[in-house]
Amino acid sequence: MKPTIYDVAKKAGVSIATVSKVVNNTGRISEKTRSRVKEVMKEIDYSPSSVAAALTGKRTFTIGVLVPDIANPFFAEVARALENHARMTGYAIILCSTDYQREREQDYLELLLKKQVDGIIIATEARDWKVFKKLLDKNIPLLMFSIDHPSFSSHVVTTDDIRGGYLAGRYLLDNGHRNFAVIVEENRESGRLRLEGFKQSLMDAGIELSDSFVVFSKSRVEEAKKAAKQILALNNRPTSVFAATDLIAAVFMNEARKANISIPEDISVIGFDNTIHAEIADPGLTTIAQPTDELARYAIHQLLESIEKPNSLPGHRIMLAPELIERDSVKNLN
Amino acid sequence: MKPTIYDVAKKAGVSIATVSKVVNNTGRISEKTRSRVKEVMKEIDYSPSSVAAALTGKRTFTIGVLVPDIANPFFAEVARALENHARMTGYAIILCSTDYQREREQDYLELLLKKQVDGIIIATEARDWKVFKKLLDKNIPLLMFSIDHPSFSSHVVTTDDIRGGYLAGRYLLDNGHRNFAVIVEENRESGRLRLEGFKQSLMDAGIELSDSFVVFSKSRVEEAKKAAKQILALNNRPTSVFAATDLIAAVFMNEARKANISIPEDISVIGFDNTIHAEIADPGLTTIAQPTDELARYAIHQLLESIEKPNSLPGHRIMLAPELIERDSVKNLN
DNA sequence: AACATTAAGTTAAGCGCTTAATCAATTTAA
DNA sequence: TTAAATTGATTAAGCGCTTAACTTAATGTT
Repeated sequence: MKPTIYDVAKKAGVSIATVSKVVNNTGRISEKTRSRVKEVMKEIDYSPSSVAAALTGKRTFTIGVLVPDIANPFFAEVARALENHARMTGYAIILCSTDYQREREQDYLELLLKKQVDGIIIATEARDWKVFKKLLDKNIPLLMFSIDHPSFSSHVVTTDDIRGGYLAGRYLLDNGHRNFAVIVEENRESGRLRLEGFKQSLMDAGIELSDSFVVFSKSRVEEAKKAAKQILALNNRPTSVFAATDLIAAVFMNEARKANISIPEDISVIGFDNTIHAEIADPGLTTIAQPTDELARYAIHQLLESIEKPNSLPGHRIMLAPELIERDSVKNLN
Repeated sequence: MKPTIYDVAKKAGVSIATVSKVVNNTGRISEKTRSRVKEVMKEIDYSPSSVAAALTGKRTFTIGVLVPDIANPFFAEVARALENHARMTGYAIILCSTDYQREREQDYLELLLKKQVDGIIIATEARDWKVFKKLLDKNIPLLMFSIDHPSFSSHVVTTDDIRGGYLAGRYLLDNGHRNFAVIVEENRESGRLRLEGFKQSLMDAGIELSDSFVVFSKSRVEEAKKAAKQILALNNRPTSVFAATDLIAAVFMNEARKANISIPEDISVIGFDNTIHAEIADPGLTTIAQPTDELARYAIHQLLESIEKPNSLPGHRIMLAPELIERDSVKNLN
């Protein structure tokens, strides 16, 4: 059997309270006893049960992370960054891929509730916001990562998508482009915002983006191919394409190549996210980088704060600026 | 405060034992009381604490998954598959990226011990096997996923890497290739085995692979580039390259293109893993697919079995056959 | 009718830990 | 020298749940 606090106490000739105190560095303990106890712990290889500790009303030191799909490189990187920052502060992460399914969303939330996680980070566009509102009512610290919902007053940490779109547009303009197409990620608020920012930049330059140059796609290979073909088939082909995610951009580049359209010679491409796809693409994909690591840092920080001081201030919105990563997929027309 | 079993019991006018029984579907309860209790649970929105349940000696219904880096697409897919199968059986997953660092390995194992996870899946080549052996001594169900270690007698679920390498070689041979180069993943047993299988297939055809055509690399963009260049600089260039991972293969393809070497016209490429990189590459990358989902299914199944019947049979080794996925990166020379 | 079964609950102990309250032994203050 | 304060440790209650053992009432058996 796994040794318990009693085993340590008995062997060290002290009470379990004393052991608890040396484990947690609380209360008054003489140096002598402390070292004695520590010695015994080593000796019998004692490892305190955080399950029992959690029951005593303390934290579980666990947070749930809901992503749509961990197999998507962007979310994998997000999860990785969150995991890192959580670990630094002693927290573990329970991974939940919702697959954009309402059922899984609910199932996982129920699980997290039962497990008494100390907080939940939501990085998936919810299917059913009601369920999440319920969580707020229950006073579970919540944080929205990289997503946003107007009617929701929890903490939010996200990339400034509008600004990201603007950045992309501005960059293409600066490089002399005047004809654009956009592949927007369907059904996602962030996709909408990126488009909005992009349009804004064009407007500032007195250019209007016609609807026929905006096509929708999910961030999946098959759908991205369709979207790419659609754009390549346009009779007055644009000189540049802004893709809502690197994956879509990468697929577009391949389709273009297959159609004997060279990048960036014939058409320039700019992506979003700065995932491994951008790095691996040929030519290297110029893209808008989300500050994943920093987002994660803020997210964990903010969440821990609302764990530590419950019902303190209402939801902050932290919006970090994206950054343009210049590679070789955009041609300078000037 | 979160409602407890007492609140339900009081409101339903029964003892907490009764409530516990309806929650767990154990013991004898009349239909009448059962529905009454269920009603009350709904009413006050009761969700049993699995923390408390775990303390009573039952499971925590949590398993730890150690991967080197969740941001690596292969492991992301592995994690995803494991998560799915775990969830189906009621288990949650704690995500642990070790980053190949001994310190993180130990840190995470300690965490998992404290958290009393019911079992651990190790999908990372360990830095220090001693630590893992210790776990075995403690009777923590352990399972090695996609890795292997001769001196280790836990359960193992892995792809048959030798066979995978053999398949790749066989396929190239069948397509008329006689000159090969291999990019092997450094320091990984699986890499070694893939090479071994590959060599074996050549041997069966009476061909020997000279060492100068074997280069080593990690599965990272920068290193893969170097390896690719090294091969492209060979004076008697091979007609085909077997890359240890899809990422390496994809990078090789890009480097080749940059050097004006067309694929598969001038040189054929075959990868390993069948990750998104293979799908996205242009031309589509022919590769050896690991049966990720099936591996995950077996892994979870096997692990749960040793959780349910502790110290039952010693470590099984389940080795699933990889499969060749034909795309367009290999030219038929016949 | 007398007893054995069975069905439906209840009681109470215990899981491994934290912590407020308490106590005994020293040390300090006056 | 005696009271007050400090230090170092112990006691015991309780966290929310499970479960073996027990009770009570209703049924069944001969």
